[in-house]
Amino acid sequence: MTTTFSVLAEPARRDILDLLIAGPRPVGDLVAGSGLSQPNTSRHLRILREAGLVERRADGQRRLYALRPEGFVDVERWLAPYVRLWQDGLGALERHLNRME
Amino acid sequence: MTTTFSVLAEPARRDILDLLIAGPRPVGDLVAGSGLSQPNTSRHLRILREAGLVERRADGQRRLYALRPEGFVDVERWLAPYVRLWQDGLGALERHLNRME
DNA sequence: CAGTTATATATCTGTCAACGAATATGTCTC
DNA sequence: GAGACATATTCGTTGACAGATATATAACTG
Repeated sequence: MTTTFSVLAEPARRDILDLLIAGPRPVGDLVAGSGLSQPNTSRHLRILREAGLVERRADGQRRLYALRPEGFVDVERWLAPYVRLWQDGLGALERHLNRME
Repeated sequence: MTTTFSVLAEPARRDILDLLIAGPRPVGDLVAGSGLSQPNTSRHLRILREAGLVERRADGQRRLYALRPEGFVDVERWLAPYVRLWQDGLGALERHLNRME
């Protein structure tokens, strides 16, 4: 079974997602920014799209890829209980002090 | 390279972590709760421990495993920008309304 | 329409790593 | 010695990846 987690486990795909934080990008930019070959980039983009993490739209003869933030929500939900433990833990005082700076 | 993401990509390991949310548990409980063999459970626990996601302490002739919430922080940090996009997005109104119920 | 650019998809190859299952053995503690 | 656990080994399977290459599609350009 291919889960969001296993999709995110691949560094190349996280690289692509990081590039997309700045905004929608055509495939050519992602090829250049990731150092992957064009076919390989398209393959990872398909996997990201099937996982609901990015979406595609046409722009003339190019395809723009953009983040699809809803796709990250289930990971966030799984992660939340663990993060909550951290927030309730010993780091709480330190973060409180940091907020006072 | 074995990252926190690739460690979390394995369903069996997420199962073990989920069992540990309720509190520290000896290996025997995790074997029973996960349905894995004992050697297999120990293997996954070692991987989780090397990733900093759990910690171990002795308890008589048993070993107690517990969550180590700091280990989840880097994932949370990577995820944060994407979640922020979601929070700033169209879901905001809906969640606002939900809060008013 | 022909040619070109941008992208998608497919195929094949080779490599590599992870997994479960089974089993054996070591170690520590009671 | 028995129970609880860790570690290691072997085996067989499966799946993911990069690289290379070829081809398909769609849109723009002249």
